[in-house]
Amino acid sequence: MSRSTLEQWRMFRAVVEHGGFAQAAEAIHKSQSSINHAVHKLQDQLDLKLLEVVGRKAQLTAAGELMLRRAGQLIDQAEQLETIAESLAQGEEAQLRVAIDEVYPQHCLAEALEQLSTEFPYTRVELVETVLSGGAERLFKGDVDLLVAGDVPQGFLGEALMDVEFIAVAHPAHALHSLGRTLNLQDLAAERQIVVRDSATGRRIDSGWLGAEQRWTVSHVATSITMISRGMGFAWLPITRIRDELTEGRLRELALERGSRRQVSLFLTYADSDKAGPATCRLGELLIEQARSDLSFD
Amino acid sequence: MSRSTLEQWRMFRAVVEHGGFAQAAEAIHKSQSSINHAVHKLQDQLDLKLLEVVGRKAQLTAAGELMLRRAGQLIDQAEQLETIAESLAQGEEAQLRVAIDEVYPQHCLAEALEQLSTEFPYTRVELVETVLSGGAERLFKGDVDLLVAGDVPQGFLGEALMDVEFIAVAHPAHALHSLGRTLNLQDLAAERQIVVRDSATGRRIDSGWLGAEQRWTVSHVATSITMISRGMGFAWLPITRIRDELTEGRLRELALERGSRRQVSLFLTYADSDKAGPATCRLGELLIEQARSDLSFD
DNA sequence: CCTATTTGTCGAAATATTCGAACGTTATCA
DNA sequence: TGATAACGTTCGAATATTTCGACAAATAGG
Repeated sequence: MSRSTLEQWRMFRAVVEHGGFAQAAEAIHKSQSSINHAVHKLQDQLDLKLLEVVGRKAQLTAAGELMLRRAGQLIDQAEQLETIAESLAQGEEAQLRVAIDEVYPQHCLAEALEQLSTEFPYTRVELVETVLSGGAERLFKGDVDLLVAGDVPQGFLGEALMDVEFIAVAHPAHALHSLGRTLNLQDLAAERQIVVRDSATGRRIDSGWLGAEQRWTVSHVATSITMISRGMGFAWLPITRIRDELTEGRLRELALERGSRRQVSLFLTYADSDKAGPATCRLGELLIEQARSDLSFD
Repeated sequence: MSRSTLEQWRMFRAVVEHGGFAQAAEAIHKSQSSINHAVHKLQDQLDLKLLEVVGRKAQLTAAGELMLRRAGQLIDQAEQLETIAESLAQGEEAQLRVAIDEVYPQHCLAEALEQLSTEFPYTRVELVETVLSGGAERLFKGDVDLLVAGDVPQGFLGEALMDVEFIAVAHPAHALHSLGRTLNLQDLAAERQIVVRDSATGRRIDSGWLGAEQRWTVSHVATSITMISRGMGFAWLPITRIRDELTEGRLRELALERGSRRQVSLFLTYADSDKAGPATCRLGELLIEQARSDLSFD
């Protein structure tokens, strides 16, 4: 195998781009003979004529033209590699791990991540969607750099992000809607409630009223929404996640005597706000920004 | 800018892949200290720790992991570059220029080119679709390596490829079809004929009978087919190109007293059969092969 | 505490790169 | 036709880089 060098390809390209060995030498700040030596050595190694001298100018051969295009890609990629290294050297994170409660509005998350990816194209983000204490657990274990959850874990300093309203809903055709009156707890207790499992402990969420006789437990808010939309029960769901279902009539708010709506606050917590890199900080900013601008509908 | 070397990246990868400086040295056939020196120099240049020594083993850092993936691509691309060079050095053509008469069945051409591209993925083919003497002219000028046309140019040695039948057709609703009898030359002379211009001279095709009063001249067979299919006249068209139109009823053969069908032979000619590279030869074979197997329908 | 294994360091030798200067060829212009 | 300028090529010497072997330092496992 021939083991050609990036530098050789660079010189080869320079010769073609600047139209000659002399001009290339000028542009690259090397002597003509260096360029000459390198390119000829490259040709010898490959056993392939890349350039041919016609008159007193060097011209690409057909093979040279083909190789140049490929070599160009190679050189570009190499330079890109060093650019990435530079970013990383300046402290940008290679990867960024975030745990986000499923209650956080997904379009806000998407917006924030998209913006992040334009500013930090090389940091790869690992997203963990959690429910309740699941995120806190990962923060304790040092598995994530950033957490968005319903509370701030012990010993950490969190920042209030937004309030998410939960409302009790069921499918419009559900029995609870056909009673024609405001509902009390006994009415609810007769129907099936669908609750979301805590992603850490695997236990049911026991905060708030849970007096229903029948109860199904699912792992994801999305699953719950799907089930309720199909008339399989009722639940308190985050308004941020069921906007479409409400407007399109797949879900309707239950008329409860009280407790129809509940407020839950989301907090942003850094695993280590001192050592957080620029991408981590930026994502924190973006998540806050998005949360603020999301107040438009609720 | 840091100007890292392919060799440095190769060594870095080797260390990771073989699980240590020592093992890498073994695998790469270099001394440990060379590897050590190169990798450390790379890290110094990038100002970025790629490996960290925990205990007595070298482990990838997060940044190192990211860089390794990119570097792997770089190395692979470099090796591919040299593979291509090797192919080229062994005589494979960087580009292959072919002139093919539009009469040659397009699906045969497509098949042949597809097969060629799997066997010679790096030769780029330049296709010129010609009509009559257009291809010959390009052969004389040395513009193409291979020619498929209706005759073999003076001084070249061609090989018979296939016979293509031209039939006189018009749209089913065309006046010529409503006469209800076999047609004679006077009938045709009263209608508009659509002929294809020679792509070299720019003159009309004057071979065969051309007694029509009205005459339109177009540059491509495809244009002619489109026009005839819309009832704009009649023409002799290669049966290989109008199979669909005939079966789907957009074209119907004219009932002529005589001369309704004409045979044209296609020949394959090499610009220089001695100096023809492997890809050129192979394409020739494929074109013949395809022509042979295409006899199924006519 | 000792040993085997592995990474890190140092100086010397081998190798590769770079440069300037001289040389040969080719195009341009008078 | 001949002078001249623009190039590519060649050569030897200076310089930089890579490689190696030997040894030091660190560490896991007995």
